[in-house]
Amino acid sequence: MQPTSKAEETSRKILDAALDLFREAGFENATMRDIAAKAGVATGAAYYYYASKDAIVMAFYERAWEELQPAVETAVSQARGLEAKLTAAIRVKLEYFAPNREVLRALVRAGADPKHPLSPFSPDTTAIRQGDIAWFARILEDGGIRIPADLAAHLPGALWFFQMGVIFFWITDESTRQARTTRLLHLSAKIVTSLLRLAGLPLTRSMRKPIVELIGVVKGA
Amino acid sequence: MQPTSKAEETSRKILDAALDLFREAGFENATMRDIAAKAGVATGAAYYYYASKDAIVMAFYERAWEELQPAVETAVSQARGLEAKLTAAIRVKLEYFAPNREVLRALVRAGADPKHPLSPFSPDTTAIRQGDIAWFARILEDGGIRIPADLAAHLPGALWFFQMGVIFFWITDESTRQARTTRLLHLSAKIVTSLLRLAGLPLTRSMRKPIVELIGVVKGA
DNA sequence: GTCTATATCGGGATAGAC
DNA sequence: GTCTATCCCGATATAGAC
Repeated sequence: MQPTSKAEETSRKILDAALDLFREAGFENATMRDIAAKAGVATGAAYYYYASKDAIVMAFYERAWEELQPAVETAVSQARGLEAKLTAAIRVKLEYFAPNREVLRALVRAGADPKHPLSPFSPDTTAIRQGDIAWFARILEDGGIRIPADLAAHLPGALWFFQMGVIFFWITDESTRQARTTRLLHLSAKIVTSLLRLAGLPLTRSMRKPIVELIGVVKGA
Repeated sequence: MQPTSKAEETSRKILDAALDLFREAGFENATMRDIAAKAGVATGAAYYYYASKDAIVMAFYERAWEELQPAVETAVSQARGLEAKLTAAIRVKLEYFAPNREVLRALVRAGADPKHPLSPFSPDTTAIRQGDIAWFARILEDGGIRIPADLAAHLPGALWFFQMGVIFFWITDESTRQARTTRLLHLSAKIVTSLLRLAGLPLTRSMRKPIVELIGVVKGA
């Protein structure tokens, strides 16, 4: 194994110390001083590697996304049918982030400010967002439900939005082991799937135009 | 007019100064020291009336809700049909809060933490939330669409949730005069109305159970 | 009860020495 | 690259004026 440069090692040490502290003491209670102390460096050194506490969250977010890819691949491949694939893909993420719900909460809070770099909607997180949307595109392709052409292009983005909703619910869910979120995920995946099935019927033709437009408004700046 | 006590006047002065500063300098940039200075009182006095910066936001929220009631009443009474009433009720709120979008943003951010007193979902804001839900119940009654019995009880809460979604979009909407939100509101109100019309048809009977359950999960502790 | 003035603390962030 | 010293701000506390 190639010896990691001292810089890489230090930044890694700081990130690990931060995540430990977030888990032990909570995100808000973990101060930069504590994090630096735990990592064995001075406060200024921590700021040398991470411009802010939020930047640590961002680093965690990016690392997490990379680490998650194989598990998502497995979940999406093995589950049968759109409903199951959708549930599995989101489930995998919730399980991964379970020990760090508080950190994810910081991300979601940032979502209220579109200019905040940590916002899931911001330009800084585009790569991760696009990667996620690509998964939903794949799920729709393999899900075995015929999607009307006018909707097809926009649906992956809409499902990503759906995922954000589930994640928001999850970080605010105080039930034991987030049991409510488990039920919410199953029920809402069932409903989404049913709605997609309905979408092909003539009955819903009058709704299709506003829905396509709505998705356009949400996505298009 | 009864002379307001000095205390009322001072607390009002502080609240007004805070709102001015939020508008001028942004919510984050406005410090308690600045607010107190602008109100012409000492920092300690500001804390005497408002335990925290958040408490000022809460006071604003409560005052706003009271001031909004007549306008909502007018909007709901005058608009014809469910779609129009729904749009009008939400529109009125957005217009009222337009000069203070940043303050509302603080409220929405708090929503990511269920225990935060400012959260729209918290016990501290129950009165306001219930008041809003009552408006949506009224809108459903007067809207002229027959609602299946199993759904009826839960729908006002679901519409309140819908409103929260619109507000979230609005606070993150940077388009000129929030034009995107205007389109979003119209389109989504149309879709919601169409869905409610569909809800009475036999076709959707299989979806009704999971939907009712889903609403139960979201509302139920 | 309604304030002023001031001191103090904790924590995020930064500047500049080394 | 790393550390020390420092700044700013939210928040708390306190002593005392009126």
